[in-house]
Amino acid sequence: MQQQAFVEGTLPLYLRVRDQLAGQIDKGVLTPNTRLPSERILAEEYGTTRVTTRLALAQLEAEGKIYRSNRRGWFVSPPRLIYKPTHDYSFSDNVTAQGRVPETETLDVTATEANPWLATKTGLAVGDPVILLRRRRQIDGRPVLVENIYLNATRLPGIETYDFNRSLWKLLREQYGVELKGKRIEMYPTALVDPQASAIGVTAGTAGLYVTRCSQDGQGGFIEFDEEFWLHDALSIQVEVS
Amino acid sequence: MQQQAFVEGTLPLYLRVRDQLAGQIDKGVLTPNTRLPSERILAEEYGTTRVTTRLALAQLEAEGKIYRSNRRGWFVSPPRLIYKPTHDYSFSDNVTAQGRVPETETLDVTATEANPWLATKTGLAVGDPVILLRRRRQIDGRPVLVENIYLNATRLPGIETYDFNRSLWKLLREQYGVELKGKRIEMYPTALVDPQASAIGVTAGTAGLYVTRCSQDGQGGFIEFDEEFWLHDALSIQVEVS
DNA sequence: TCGTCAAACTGGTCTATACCAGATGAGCGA
DNA sequence: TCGCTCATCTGGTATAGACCAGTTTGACGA
Repeated sequence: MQQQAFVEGTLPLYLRVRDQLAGQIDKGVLTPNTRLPSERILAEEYGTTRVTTRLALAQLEAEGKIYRSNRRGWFVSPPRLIYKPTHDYSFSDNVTAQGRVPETETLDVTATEANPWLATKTGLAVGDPVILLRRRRQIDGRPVLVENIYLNATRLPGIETYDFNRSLWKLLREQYGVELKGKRIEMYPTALVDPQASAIGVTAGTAGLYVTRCSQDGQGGFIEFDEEFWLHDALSIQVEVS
Repeated sequence: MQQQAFVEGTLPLYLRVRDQLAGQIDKGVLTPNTRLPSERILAEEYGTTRVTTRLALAQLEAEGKIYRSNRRGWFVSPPRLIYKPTHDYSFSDNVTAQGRVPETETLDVTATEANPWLATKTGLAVGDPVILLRRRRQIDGRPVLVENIYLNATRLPGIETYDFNRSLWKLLREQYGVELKGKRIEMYPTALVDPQASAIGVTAGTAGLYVTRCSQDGQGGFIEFDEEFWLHDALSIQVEVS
């Protein structure tokens, strides 16, 4: 029942456990995507309880050093994907170029109309027809984001009939002759909650990054509005301006 | 000792508590910067324990809806500051323009030299002289970021003698005739750990956003490298490109 | 009136334990 | 050989209680 958190110059126990594990990851003893020992075993190794061990694991998760797979265990995070939202239209090419394996799944495609929120984001009028496309994307077999894409149905007639598991950017260019020009990007860190958390297969409250991107063609006409929900440890964003 | 987590169609208790509190925030019953009832009181209100209550609070914190002030309590988060890293050089002007009150504190100024890490980021040679400036910045009295600024000491002689509590951008322009042009920005979500966590006054592991910005003058010469550690709920980033 | 100081209160850390629900794999049967 | 079943393993949720270390506040004394 006794605890001894602040012996002179000593960190709390859960931070010492964090540092031990972090050291093993940094030194390469534990490599990306390897599983950590189970919480019960770690607790025993460090002479503590599961609750305290989970505090340490939560720290490492928040730092992006480890991630969890529902009821399967904790794993060492792979390197972050470098993502340039102002450049990259093709997720697949970007992932491949970094030596990783991409995968895209279309979850559903729905014809709907712009609600007030979407109207203010895009410049459409409330009620204008849009196609909502929901996709999940993976890197090396791990789902890292889900996205909602709102397409200007007036500008892109018949787009719902195409295959969305390939690059949307190439589809727009080849089938509609559209070159995306102006982009307005907005992003902030937040937790993933349902339904996005379930779609990615993580527990509600997992740290994430919310990114929206509004794209127009050369004439300033609205083409697509993209809403992305990323796992927070999966990406590093780069922007260059001159 | 009995629990009843998954009564048909029912969320786990800690998520129900989260939703209750979130509802009060969204409806405006709880307004920005007001304190929530203490954990012990919330636990009693919802007929549960502190541990479970803290799970609910941690969820809301991860979503950016509430924040904690060390041993003072939990508070409703104010709106995020809109931050345009490609535009804004002046934190103060930006904060003021959004109706908030900025404050900047210089923590310390050190003459040092470029280490290998900094050299690769800036293009300097290892050993080149730099001035390291550490600052803390607040919005409405709440510290929201600390930053390490590495200044090219060769390019900006005597810069360590100026007052750094004002806009660095204005200082560079007025005293050195420097107009920042090229910028390379990199950012990713991660946890704040010591020493940054202590400097902001939050517990280690609090969610944050790490932002670096490398600025050059019109001729491509390195001017400053800025490393910012933000609280994750304090900002929303916007980037526009054409 | 005003400053001081201790009690009360807050979150921070930790133990010990229990049961639930999904993932996994070994072994059995067709 | 190939499924299928079920025990076992994993993390997920939850209770009950304890002590620690800053913050706040209010009573008291100068």
